[in-house]
Amino acid sequence: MRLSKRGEYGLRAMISLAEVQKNSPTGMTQIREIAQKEQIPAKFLEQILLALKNAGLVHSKMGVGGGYYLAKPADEITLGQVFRVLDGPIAPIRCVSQMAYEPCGCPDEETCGLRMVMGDVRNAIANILDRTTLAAVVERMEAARA
Amino acid sequence: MRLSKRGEYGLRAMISLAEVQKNSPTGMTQIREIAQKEQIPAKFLEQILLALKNAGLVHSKMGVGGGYYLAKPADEITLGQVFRVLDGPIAPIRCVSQMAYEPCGCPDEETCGLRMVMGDVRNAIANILDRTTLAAVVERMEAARA
DNA sequence: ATAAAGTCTATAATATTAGTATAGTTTTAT
DNA sequence: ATAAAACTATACTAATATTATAGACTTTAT
Repeated sequence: MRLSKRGEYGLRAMISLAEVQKNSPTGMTQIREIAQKEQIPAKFLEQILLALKNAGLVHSKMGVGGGYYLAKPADEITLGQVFRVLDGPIAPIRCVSQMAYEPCGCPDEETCGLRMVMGDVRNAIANILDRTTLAAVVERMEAARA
Repeated sequence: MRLSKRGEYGLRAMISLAEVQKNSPTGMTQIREIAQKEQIPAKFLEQILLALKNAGLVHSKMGVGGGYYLAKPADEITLGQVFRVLDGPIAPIRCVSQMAYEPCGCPDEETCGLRMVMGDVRNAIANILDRTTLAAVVERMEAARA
């Protein structure tokens, strides 16, 4: 049940951008700054941010003084959105996926025990990731620091 | 967040063995029977059952009329136990794992937002897998069939 | 014009997954 | 004795995913 590095780095970067949105007027940061702060290989982070950009979760500005910034207020972006862009469906098996359903091997899906339990797992994970916004994460971090 | 085929097959096989435990006097089944019923490559399943045997979750009997059977009553084996044998720790990132903790990249674990959320995710998954027994799964399947 | 910054594509290196194949050994009911 | 069944071990492959790295290109502030 692992989160890939791609997913981990992407989530860290987005949380970082949410902090910047809260604390700086432009809300803009360069790849290198994020890479350094979060200890992420810069070129790898570049690909990840590009994917997030193509998914419409961040915007960017080219050229001198450019950088990345969140496409929306941090309280309108959920971890689930970020996760799905980078790591695909949340469901442990495809036959319980909401976003990418595929039939699995069971003779009868309705009475498949594994499917029922994995459906519960999917919902439990989705309930957390889809209801937690970047803003909420930042708040929680600040609370922990206090 | 995917369950590997190894994990999927192993869980299916264990649920299958739990059904047999409930419905047959010996509770014993051969690899081939399970493989056929659950559509699992037999040689792959052999490896998986061996791993479960070495972990003490199933016992086996050699020779004619032999086979595999659960090492304990189905209500004393949880999906979490099976999962961990086959797919390793439940935690999405190692720094929130109970069974296989390792530090991650965060400068301060106590105030790392990602870590907090992934801790919640880990607990949500573990709460389901560690509290659901094979017997409970079988009951649920029977209820769905009725 | 230049340098800072993102864009895009390709490729490499490594690891994991999902098996398949081989080749036996051991146990046990009949 | 024989056949059925599990046990052990290895190792090989093929595909896929992961984790990057490299380099050429484009945009923009100054």
